[in-house]
Amino acid sequence: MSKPSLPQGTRDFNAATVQKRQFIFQTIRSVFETFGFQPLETPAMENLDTLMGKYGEEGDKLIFKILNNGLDNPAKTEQVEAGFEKITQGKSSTAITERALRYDLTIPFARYVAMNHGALTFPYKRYQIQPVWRADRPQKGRYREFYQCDADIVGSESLLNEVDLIAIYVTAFEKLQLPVAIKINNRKILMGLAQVCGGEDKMIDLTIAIDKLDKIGWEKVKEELNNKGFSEHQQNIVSQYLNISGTNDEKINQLKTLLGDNENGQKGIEELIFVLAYHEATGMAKHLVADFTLARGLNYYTGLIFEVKALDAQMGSIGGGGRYNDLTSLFGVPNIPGVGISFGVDRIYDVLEGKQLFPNTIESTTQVLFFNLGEAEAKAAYLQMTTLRNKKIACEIYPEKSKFDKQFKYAEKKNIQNIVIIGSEELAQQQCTVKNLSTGNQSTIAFAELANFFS
RNA sequence: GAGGGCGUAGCUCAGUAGGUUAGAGCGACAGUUUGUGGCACUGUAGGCCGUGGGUUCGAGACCCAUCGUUCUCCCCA
Repeated sequence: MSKPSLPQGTRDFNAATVQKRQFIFQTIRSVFETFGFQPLETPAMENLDTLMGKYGEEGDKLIFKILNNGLDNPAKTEQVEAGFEKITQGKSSTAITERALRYDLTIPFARYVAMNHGALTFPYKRYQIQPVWRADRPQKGRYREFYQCDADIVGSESLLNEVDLIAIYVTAFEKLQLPVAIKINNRKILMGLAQVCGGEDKMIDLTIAIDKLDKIGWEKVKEELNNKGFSEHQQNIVSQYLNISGTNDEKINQLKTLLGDNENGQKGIEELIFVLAYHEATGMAKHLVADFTLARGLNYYTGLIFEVKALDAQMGSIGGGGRYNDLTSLFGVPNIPGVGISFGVDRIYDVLEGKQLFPNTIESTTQVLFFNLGEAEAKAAYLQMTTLRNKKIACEIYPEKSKFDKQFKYAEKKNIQNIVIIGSEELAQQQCTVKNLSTGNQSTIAFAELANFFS
């Protein structure tokens, strides 16, 4: 064993970082609770078959699998070797691994709802703030262990839920003082486009190509469409679709014309208009951007979809979500529609830190340091400190009798504002010397008055 | 899965075209200063130059491999 190290893509968080992260968590949690959501926690690990096949082929590869215990049991050698054979062929085997780390919060939530739907009150509104793990290759804004903060509503088809979730985004990011754009689209609009040009079986090919527009440009998208068998006429429609621009209203009008009387398309547009109109009234619409190129990878989305982008920041999306009609049917319980959103705390942290938007009040620390100047002195100091602690004043005593120099430096490094000196003279007088380190002001306070002095 | 950058002291990095004993700043520790910090000065500790192989009289430097890290693409929060 040489130098200690961390697994790839994981991090330690020091005091300052934890406090800033807590600030984000608390902000989001309080918004969730204000909107009537209740907490849920699920285990770090799930059965592998709960997770497999839910995130697409790519997603399956990124699930962290947990090696079974007892593989060295001689009675199981044959099964284990057969299982290992399957693994080397890229399949999974319960003989080798039957559990895996949580990949997101939505699927465990769906599993929970499927298991407990008899006991839940619908519409069920839950929030969940927990880490998830992905065996992705780490890079900027991408980690192997990161937190998600999810809010979902299941058991209601009302668009009022979508309206509410958008309001959560707006409220939370305003409290974090982070300027964002919330992009909205509707899977039904994408479905409508697919039907208008080429049939719905090509919807996935189409959305993947569209999603790449701002990265690879129209020429390459056209090339990809060509390869997937879209005709010149169909490519023309896609081109018009992607060229839609202007204000939200202008975009919607252009889209209406383009999709004509396609049923899915019109329904999708209606839903979008409903949500936008609602937030015209709340004043939150200024953060909303209709973006018909927004696709979102996860296939379970069926209605409105959202993605949050921090303005003026080199960072992927910091939140996303959408409506899914029937997620729990994956676990044998059909007909529970839902809609949810997620916040990516680690990316939000990176953006806030990069733009220096954290308030400087959030780093809390010890308020008072008692100097240690000897056995009897320390004992007296300890009693005074206990009194202050009972008044909820954060304080500590330097554990060793040391030179002033050292104790002062300790206070400085921990950014402790006040020191209390109780030496032999003070002890005899039943008083102490209190010094404020930032102003340099010093005063003599009787023991009995000390608590009042700080409160 | 594909492709780049970088690994030298606790940290940030120098180290010229291969050439004696491996360098700086910051930090740590000690002293100047045994009841008043931040400053200053002085001193001390701390390095298998990521690892393994190769080229060479000679490698921190060049070549190969490997591990780690970081960034980009894919995909995502």
